[in-house]
Amino acid sequence: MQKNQYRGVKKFSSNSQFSIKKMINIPKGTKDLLPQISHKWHEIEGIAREVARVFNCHEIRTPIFEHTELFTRSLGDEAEVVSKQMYSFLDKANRSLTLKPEGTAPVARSFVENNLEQYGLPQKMYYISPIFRYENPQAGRLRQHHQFGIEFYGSSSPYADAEVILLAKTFLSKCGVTANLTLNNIGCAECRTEYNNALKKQLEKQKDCLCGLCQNRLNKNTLRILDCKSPNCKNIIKDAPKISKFVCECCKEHFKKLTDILKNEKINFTIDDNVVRGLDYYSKTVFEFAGNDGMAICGGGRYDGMVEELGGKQTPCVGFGVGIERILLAAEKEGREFEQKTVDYYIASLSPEQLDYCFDLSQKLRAKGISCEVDLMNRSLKSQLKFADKIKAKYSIVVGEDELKSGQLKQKDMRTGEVTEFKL
RNA sequence: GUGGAUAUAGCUCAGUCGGUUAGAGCGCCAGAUUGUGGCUCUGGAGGCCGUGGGUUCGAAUCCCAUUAUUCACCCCA
Repeated sequence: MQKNQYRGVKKFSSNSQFSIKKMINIPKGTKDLLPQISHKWHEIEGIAREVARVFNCHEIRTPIFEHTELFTRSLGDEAEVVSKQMYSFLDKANRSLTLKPEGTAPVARSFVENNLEQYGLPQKMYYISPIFRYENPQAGRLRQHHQFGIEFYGSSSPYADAEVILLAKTFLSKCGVTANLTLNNIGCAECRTEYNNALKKQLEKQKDCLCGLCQNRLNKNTLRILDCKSPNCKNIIKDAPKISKFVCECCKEHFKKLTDILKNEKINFTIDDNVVRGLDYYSKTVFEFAGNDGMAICGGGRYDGMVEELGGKQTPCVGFGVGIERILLAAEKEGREFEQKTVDYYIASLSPEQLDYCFDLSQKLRAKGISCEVDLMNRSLKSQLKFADKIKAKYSIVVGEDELKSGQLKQKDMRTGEVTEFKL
């Protein structure tokens, strides 16, 4: 926890012309990934890649920024992400660019631009990428966070939805996270318009009882009212028409099949009429995995209209995004432990005379793929061994005059204390 | 965008009613009859008390402003 912007910064002497105020601190809502914890990220990312591999998904990497228009078109102008949270800027040629505020639109852009359909459908892809949103930071919420995302292109089958959800579930449980799955069916473009109109009609009668925000949403983005947390609005929503009554037969069947598959695979879920993802591109299936504290860890769904919206052929898609920071928070809350970093050998020199030998030995070990460390700090033997203990070296070797003469080295198991002969 | 809390050593935090040279634990560095880590003991380094102003003989302490951090709402991952 960084409390003070100048913490950890060595102060300049008072007569220095450099003022401490000129020192730079990390931008709000961002975090350094420090060497002390990077192994946790490697483990999570390793799980992500492994789960993706098992589901035959391949990595796609898109740029960190895109043309702003990509997001305004695909996510919808009304989405909060677009209207208030984008990091947009003009480049030197006056192009409006935006740091990606979500992972799906860039993949869709790439799919269209590279005509990925030519390699056969379905295209099953994954990404691990930083995501930028101008948020007010708090626990599990940053301005730069990281997502592992999955995108299935080309299949309209409910089995694709199921596979995506199972992939997410597998990933979560391998990370040591238990989360509750909530599903909803928000219908396709046609039935949703119908529902939207009906909802609007109904809510307009009670407009004065809605909170200010929702009164605003009424015309712009009626569906978002379903997400409102204000007690008043919640009360009104209770009696509002349900999307399930409006979805067309095709969407209904799709959803029914999906839930049947999930039941078959013994996946627990609840259906919640009020789950409406914040982005306009979703259709039919939407889902969310949330921790017991209610924090959303993973969100996704189907977006059959997006590719077409970006000028490509009509291509059905399903996917999700999962926040890596939130995964780590949830996993550690559940007591998951991460494997600590260790080094195989620490080679200690009794005095500086043996340093050349130790250094050369370290290179020989490394050439064999064995990790090791020698003294780079001119420390005493005792301090070197203390250091070996601190970095959790598995074995230590002490090189003194005797060892140099005889050429015989001994290794000590740092955990058990057992001493055995060392052979290269 | 809205609201609350906090800011003292590298980290976690004490610091009384405003009063001398601002403390502890952990961490770091070094040492304990000189070739072996963890445990114990000893010593050391390390602070413009976030920043700026005000009140006062005197401010880490009281007041104001500011910045940063943090938590919650909104929304989301």
